[in-house]
Amino acid sequence: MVEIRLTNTKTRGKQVFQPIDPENLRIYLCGPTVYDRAHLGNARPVVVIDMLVRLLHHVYGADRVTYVRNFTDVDDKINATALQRQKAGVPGSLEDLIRERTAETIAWYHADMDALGALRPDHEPRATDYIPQMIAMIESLIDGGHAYAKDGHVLFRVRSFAEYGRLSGRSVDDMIAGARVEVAPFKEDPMDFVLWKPSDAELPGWDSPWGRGRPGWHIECSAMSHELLGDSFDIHAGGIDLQFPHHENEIAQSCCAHPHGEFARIWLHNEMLQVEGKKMSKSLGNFFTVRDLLEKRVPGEVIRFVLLSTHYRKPMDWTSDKAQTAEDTLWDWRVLTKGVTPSTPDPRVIEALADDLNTAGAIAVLYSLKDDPARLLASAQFMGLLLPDMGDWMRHDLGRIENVNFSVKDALESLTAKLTDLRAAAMASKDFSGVDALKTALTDAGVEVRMSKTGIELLAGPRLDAAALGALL
RNA sequence: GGCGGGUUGGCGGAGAGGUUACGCAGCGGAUUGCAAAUCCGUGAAGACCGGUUCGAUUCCGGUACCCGCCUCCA
Repeated sequence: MVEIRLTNTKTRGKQVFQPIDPENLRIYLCGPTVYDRAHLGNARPVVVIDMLVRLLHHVYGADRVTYVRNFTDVDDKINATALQRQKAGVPGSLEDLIRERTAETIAWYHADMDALGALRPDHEPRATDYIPQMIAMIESLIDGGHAYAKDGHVLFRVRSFAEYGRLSGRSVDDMIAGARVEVAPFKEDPMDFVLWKPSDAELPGWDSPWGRGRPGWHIECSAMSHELLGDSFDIHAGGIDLQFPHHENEIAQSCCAHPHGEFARIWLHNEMLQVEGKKMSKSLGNFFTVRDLLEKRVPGEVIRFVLLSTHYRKPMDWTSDKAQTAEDTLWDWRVLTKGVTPSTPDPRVIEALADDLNTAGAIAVLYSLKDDPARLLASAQFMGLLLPDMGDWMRHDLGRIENVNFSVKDALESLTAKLTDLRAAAMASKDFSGVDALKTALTDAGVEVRMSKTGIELLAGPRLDAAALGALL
């Protein structure tokens, strides 16, 4: 059996992955807060964990892996949108309206992640479907002395959990000294965090022992992972920015509510994504969603390739140059493997992936398989690349041409004939200027020109320019 | 201030204490009317300063610079 090694944030080192139960592997990924389209940074953990899940499927069997990724559908921005709609006259309670709003964004999320070739998780729980479980967990925390109710709020008593700060390497005292914590009159200690907070009439709320209110951030993941995966599960993943406070607080809640479990055994954190060397932010103008890229005709497969070309524990820089190189590579591979039946994945690819998800190393192996297209195809497909239903982008440019009322196939045939005639004439006259002009124009239009003694071949490239090609007819 | 990540050849980006990463680009050759594609060959690296070692880009310590988190942002 393939030995999988993973870097565990909790122990700060790479370790051999030992399932708690090889018959039932359990993995939880912190999913999106569904207030809007997913940005590119949201896609990184999804693609990384998709790669891990595919590997686990291969090693242990797909039916022995349970993959959970939640939707957090309680959030101030969602609430604001719901309230706005209600005030605009849309019928229904605020709870109904946030449900409608998040149903929209969840559908977008699915479409976008599907485009990246990410497998759907086995469970995609929505926070608002687990309010009773959250309330029950909060009650048990109060009973155990780990939480207290005050003024309609319920807070987690950080000092009651000696391990608090261990995951992120912080101490409670240091953090208070850092003085960036919210001080509120209802807190016993500045580091205590909210489990439940009251809602007024303009906020969605659910009945609870502490009055009508809504859950704080963090508790939803503890409640849902427990409900679906139990006291202990194998892997918990997410972006490194969630390490503190989100994951630290999850650990505190879950371990105090279920002291006999170990919660998550391995914590996987991916590093952040940057754009052209800078943090992606709206103020810098380099913020974009996955959908923005797809609409700019950057294929989902290309996005996936770029995301996998940097190791997940390193900062990843998205550049348009990388996207273009990736597109060229995938184009070549798709041409090379056209009509080929996949054989079996190269063991070196699996070995690289098993070594702490070395996706960049695995891609390097793919490059070495040019002479064995069947194995290249199988290996790439193992990584969620070169799959049949992700290849539509190769026809995007052809589609554009069809809009210009001719088919690319006919156009290239007729231009091949034209170029052949021109060359034959030039061979006789020794004046090649006409041939060169057409050849240059074709190249500029994104067509690969192959001339040999046996004939001329024109091949559409990844960046075929429809209008330019049409002008040559 | 606290915590964490990064720094590899022109660019991107891995592994390994000593033997070619790899890709793109470049250069030389074959081929071509000239190119392209293809094939063959090839130069080029590990921020800085110390330490351990027979030997470090790889381990340890420090410095510099960049980035992130500590603000419901993956």
